[in-house]
Amino acid sequence: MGRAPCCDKASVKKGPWSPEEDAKLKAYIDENGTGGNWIALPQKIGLKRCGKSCRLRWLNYLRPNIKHGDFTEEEEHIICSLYISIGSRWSIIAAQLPGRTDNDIKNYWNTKLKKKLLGKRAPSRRARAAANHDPYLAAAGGGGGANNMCTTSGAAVAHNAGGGATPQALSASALERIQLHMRLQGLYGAFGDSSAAAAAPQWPKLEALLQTNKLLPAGSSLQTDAMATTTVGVQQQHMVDHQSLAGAGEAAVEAEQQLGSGNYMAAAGSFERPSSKLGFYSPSGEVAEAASAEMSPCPMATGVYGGGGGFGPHHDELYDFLYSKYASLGGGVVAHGGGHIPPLPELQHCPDGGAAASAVGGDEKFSTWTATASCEYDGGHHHQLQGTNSVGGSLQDYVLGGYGQ
DNA sequence: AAAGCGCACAACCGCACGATA
DNA sequence: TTATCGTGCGGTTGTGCGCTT
Repeated sequence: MGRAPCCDKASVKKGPWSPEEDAKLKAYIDENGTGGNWIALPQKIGLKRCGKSCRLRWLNYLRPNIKHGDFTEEEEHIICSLYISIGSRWSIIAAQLPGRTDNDIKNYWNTKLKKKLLGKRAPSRRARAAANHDPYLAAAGGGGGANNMCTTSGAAVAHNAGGGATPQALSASALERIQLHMRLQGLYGAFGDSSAAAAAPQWPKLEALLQTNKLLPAGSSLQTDAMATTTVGVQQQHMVDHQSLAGAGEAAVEAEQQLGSGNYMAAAGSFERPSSKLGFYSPSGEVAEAASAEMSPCPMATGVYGGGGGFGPHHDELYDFLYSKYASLGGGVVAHGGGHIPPLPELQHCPDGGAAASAVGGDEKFSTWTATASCEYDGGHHHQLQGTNSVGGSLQDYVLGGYGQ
């Protein structure tokens, strides 16, 4: 039994909004608010539109103080850092950029920033459509769809052996984050250390560090991804300078090549997923099991990431667990080169306590943190973007902050 | 000049979740 | 406890415009 449609699709108008429709909607909401019921709203004002469509139109276009186009370098910086930290949580990222909508940021990332940072070209829709109709390409890619990316440009690889979306499918978002992470680490190494080893990925080093220092005693609670990835995002910030925004350098390529050592996968095989529910946890991903057992036939999986082993299933979890470990080093994170990144204390002092619960308890979903991390933002003034709330402000400060702090 | 293509943006779709009856 | 509803979100698609061939 499927879910009832939110509206009668046969009678609603679709496509671009006319100025008259915009005026009707805006006038009504300006005067009466949304009334808490988007579904009923279009009927009230005589619009032949789906309630969801009205909501989207209002949030993304008609709402006051919306900025369009011309992202600043600072905004790019924030988007990049947060994307590495938390992935495609566009609404969260948007909360850090006053006046920007999640849709805007999502579009900007997909059309410009991703290419700028990763140096890749998204396959055109025509090309994708052609690939989907090509039996060979379709078979190789798992039947088409954006979750089945296997590009030849060194871009994200999300192999789906089953054909449809399966829990084993590697999240394209996670891979992009990994790749971006690597590229930026490479850049960092190139700029901050002349040795080639400096460009190597840090995660294996992290694991060794954790084990050496016994920083994860049995029974200790890990921070949530929200906390962890945010903190790591802070660290990543220091690798995301304007030079990196201008494009990935050769050092990044070198860093990727060094991954062929298998160092990363050797460490990954030993990871276990904590029992707590974490934000990015996929329902079926209990542990990072046999990570190297399922080799992706996609050339990129072995060509770049794994000379000795490709990414197997559950890398989203692996990625996040790595990060959660990374950020759980007591009072901060030992950064590359000996720097020390403080945690985000403000996150634990959100007035309603929600962030503290999610940060300390470690069993809240990321969406919970989403709401609490923007306390004022969400508290009865939904989608009234504010850059001045304490958490949002501090997060932005951290993202934009420097190593020396 | 016209077709092909890439790009940017707006809008839609479907799913997940929380609230509530 | 369960079903239903409304909402929010992320992914995807549609469309128009400009550039290239």
